Amino acid sequence: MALKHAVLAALLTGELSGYQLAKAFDVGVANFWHALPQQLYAELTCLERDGLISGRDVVQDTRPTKRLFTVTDPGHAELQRFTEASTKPSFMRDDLVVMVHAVDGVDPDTVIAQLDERARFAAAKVELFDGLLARMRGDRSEEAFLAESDRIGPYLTCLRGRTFEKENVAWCERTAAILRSRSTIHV
Amino acid sequence: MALKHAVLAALLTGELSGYQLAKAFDVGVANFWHALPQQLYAELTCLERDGLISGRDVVQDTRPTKRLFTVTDPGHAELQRFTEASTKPSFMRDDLVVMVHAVDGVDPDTVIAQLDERARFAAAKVELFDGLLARMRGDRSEEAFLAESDRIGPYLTCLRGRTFEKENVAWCERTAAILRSRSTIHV
DNA sequence: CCAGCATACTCAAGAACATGACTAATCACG
DNA sequence: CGTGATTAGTCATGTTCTTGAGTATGCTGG
Repeated sequence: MALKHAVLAALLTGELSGYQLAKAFDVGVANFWHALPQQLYAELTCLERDGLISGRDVVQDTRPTKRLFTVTDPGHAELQRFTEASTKPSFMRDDLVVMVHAVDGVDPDTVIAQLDERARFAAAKVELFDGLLARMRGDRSEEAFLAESDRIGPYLTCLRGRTFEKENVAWCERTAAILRSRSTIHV
Repeated sequence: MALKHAVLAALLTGELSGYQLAKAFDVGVANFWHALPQQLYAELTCLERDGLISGRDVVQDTRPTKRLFTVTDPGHAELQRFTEASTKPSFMRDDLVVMVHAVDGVDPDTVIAQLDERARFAAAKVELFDGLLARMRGDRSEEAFLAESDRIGPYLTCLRGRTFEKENVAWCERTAAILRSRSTIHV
């Protein structure tokens, strides 16, 4: 149900093709939702069938023909209805957290290795988000941008993603440190 | 695939019934995974069939007979295998974030109301986590507990959950404040 | 005394999500 | 000159998760 609205929200930025959307929803820039291309193409088909978006074919001489989508008026209304509905609280669903929960029953070194890897990955995402944020606000300060711009949604969600990944790095590093100090003492 | 391991990890704490697990995996204490009772009962059936857990019936005079489960040796081995496998990075999947992403296309007041509600909810979860953490470490300091105890997995995952909800509160409040100041200026 | 909540669990069905394989053209690199 | 990456998408299958309903007992508040 929510991928639908995630796609509509993404299309507010402007006309996009399924392929461009797929890139945006893939690892990295998925600062507010994640989905694979197959799901997106299927969702776009449904959304167009329901009249919430409209697509137009763009023939390119050097690339395959693509289909660009824009949100229609019924689409905007649907988004409004969506924001009025009650949200279900989001939950953490992360393999790594399950591993840490089980750390007392398995080899801690394995978990430490996973934590190190995740810390690196999360740090890379922080960098990525920093870059995205800088590009969005341009030469303006964050305050100025957030006060003036008429498209701040993506910036705000990107901020949330950046903090999330920063906290991920901090937690992974601290947890790994704790596990390391325990294994040296206990041996 | 991961619910399986989440259940195994949860059972490391001790013998639990499906119903107790369901409580733990429900809203609130789901500090490392979330699942509904139906899924859990189904998963427990599979896990027992595969020999990863073993259950025993406990007849109660005042309550219905319940079935308590413990992790078997093959279950422990499966958990070890799980921690050795590579994790897929976790993504945010949150209706509220989608709403904020779409905020430029809908009525901001609706989104502000959602942010306020979520901030309250997240604050309540922070309280809950604080309580859980205090109960786990007892009269010891956090440092002492993490250095000495032989069951720290749940504490570590709880710490992650607490930070996550704290950041949720901060982000919701800041985002709502930004949206509020914009609507007063623009009108 | 009975309505409602807590314990303890089951069944069925559908929506959402993931996995893997496939087409087909262009461009850049060595 | 051909190998691999990029653009642009489709099809099929399977797993996982959610929704909704249903069973049965006992304890607790008004």
